[in-house]
Amino acid sequence: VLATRQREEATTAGVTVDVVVLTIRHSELSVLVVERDGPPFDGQWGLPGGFIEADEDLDVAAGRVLACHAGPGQPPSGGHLEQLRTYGAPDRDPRRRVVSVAYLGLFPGLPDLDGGAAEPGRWLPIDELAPPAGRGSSILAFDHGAMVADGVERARSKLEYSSLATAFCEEPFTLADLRRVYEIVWGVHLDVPNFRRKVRSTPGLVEGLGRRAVAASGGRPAELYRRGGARLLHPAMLRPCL
Amino acid sequence: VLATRQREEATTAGVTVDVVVLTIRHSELSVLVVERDGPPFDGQWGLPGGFIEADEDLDVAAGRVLACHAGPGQPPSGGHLEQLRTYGAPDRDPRRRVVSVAYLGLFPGLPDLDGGAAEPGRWLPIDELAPPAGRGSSILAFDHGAMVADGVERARSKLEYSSLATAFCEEPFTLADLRRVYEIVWGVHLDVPNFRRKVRSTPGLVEGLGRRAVAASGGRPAELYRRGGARLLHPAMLRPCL
DNA sequence: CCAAAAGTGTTATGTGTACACCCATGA
DNA sequence: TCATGGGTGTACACATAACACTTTTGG
Repeated sequence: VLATRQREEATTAGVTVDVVVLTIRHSELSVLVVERDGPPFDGQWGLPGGFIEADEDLDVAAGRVLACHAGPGQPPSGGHLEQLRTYGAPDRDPRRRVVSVAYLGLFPGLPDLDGGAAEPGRWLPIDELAPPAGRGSSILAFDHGAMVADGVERARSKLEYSSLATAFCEEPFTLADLRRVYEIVWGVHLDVPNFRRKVRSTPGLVEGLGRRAVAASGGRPAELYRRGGARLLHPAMLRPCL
Repeated sequence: VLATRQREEATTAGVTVDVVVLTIRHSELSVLVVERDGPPFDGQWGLPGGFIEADEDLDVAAGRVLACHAGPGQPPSGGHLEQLRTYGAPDRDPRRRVVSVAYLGLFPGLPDLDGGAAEPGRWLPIDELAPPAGRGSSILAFDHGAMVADGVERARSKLEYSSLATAFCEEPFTLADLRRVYEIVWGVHLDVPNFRRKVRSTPGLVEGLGRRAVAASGGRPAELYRRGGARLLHPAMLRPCL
């Protein structure tokens, strides 16, 4: 039992960061995937990622990967990046031992990337990832399918007790925008009046701007809001049914 | 921006697992620490940990480390082990680049280890770790102080929405035992009758055995329970005040 | 009998839910 | 004017909190 500490010089592994970037586009929760052009899984889709550099902290590496694949002038406002989970199955990379630290990023709807972007990436609706027959064979390279599933699950639960939903909205936003985030991520319908009361009575979630949006297509113009200071919510936004 | 993927053979690092083992002893939440006898931080206290082996998954490595340092015949009943977070600051190990995957373990009160155990370990009350002046200089080696703080925070919040509190109790247990877990971990006082109703009305949290414990020191003997099947609670056990 | 701890009942207060209704805008 | 969507009010079900009260044991 003491063997492990005595040969501490033994094992080394490659360390990568992979980022599950989620956004809402066309009323769908989608994840950013890029086309691989390297030895393992060449040509297949996978998450943006890369090896950490020698003197780089994990969070910094995740930010670098993100800036690299989403384009430089990306964050118009908002967004969120946090560590998700670490994946280290011995055979997850066919070449050699690689441990991957997955990150979860949430951003307001970004423009299509298929066009002039340096990296060949696209937004993949998460519904197209999870066929009802479990995780038998994922569309994505490595264990990236599991990462996306864990990331979506994390996002769903964090909407409840944190102000994370606002990371999906570009400022300024209306309560309808915010409500649409909850409805799409959770896959439920929320009562409009009750949602308004709940959000406005939760301290630090949003701050009213006093202005109103221009009416889009008939209907009363909605008031505009920006993110509030709170990160954790009291009381929480509980999702119905469950 | 493409440089990272092109020199994919570049960086390697040592990968360790460190386990934050929490238990309740003498009405105190405590963490298992072991005395180091290796090059960095020799003689100081640190978390039980070790390098992963060549063909070993991360969860397996954490279980091995746990069995190694807590003794073989340890789990009398209950217990829980889950991944906590990964720490990878470039200078966290003075020798070379080491990335550590921290795990969180919760177990019923284990016996004192100071005596005949193979490893020199002890239970450190977490109150003795966090002096009011922040994390200036921790008692523990590496960034293990931050790991413990993150683990305690995780345990506190997971008590709310999961059945994790039962992992601290050895079966069979009384509702007073379970209530003491919440009170000690959260540092609050809970109303006895309301707690009973809440626990019994939460499906899958506990199952009554129909038996009663022997009265300890006066007072009516309590009914005995074991863990229920649920992992997530609906509705949640919300902690007061906050 | 008394103290101590377990378990039951009752009531006030707050939170979530459902739905009826009013307001402001475009067509 | 009507349709559409934003915003307000209200009644009901339900959960929590506080506390009085009964039950069962050891001393």
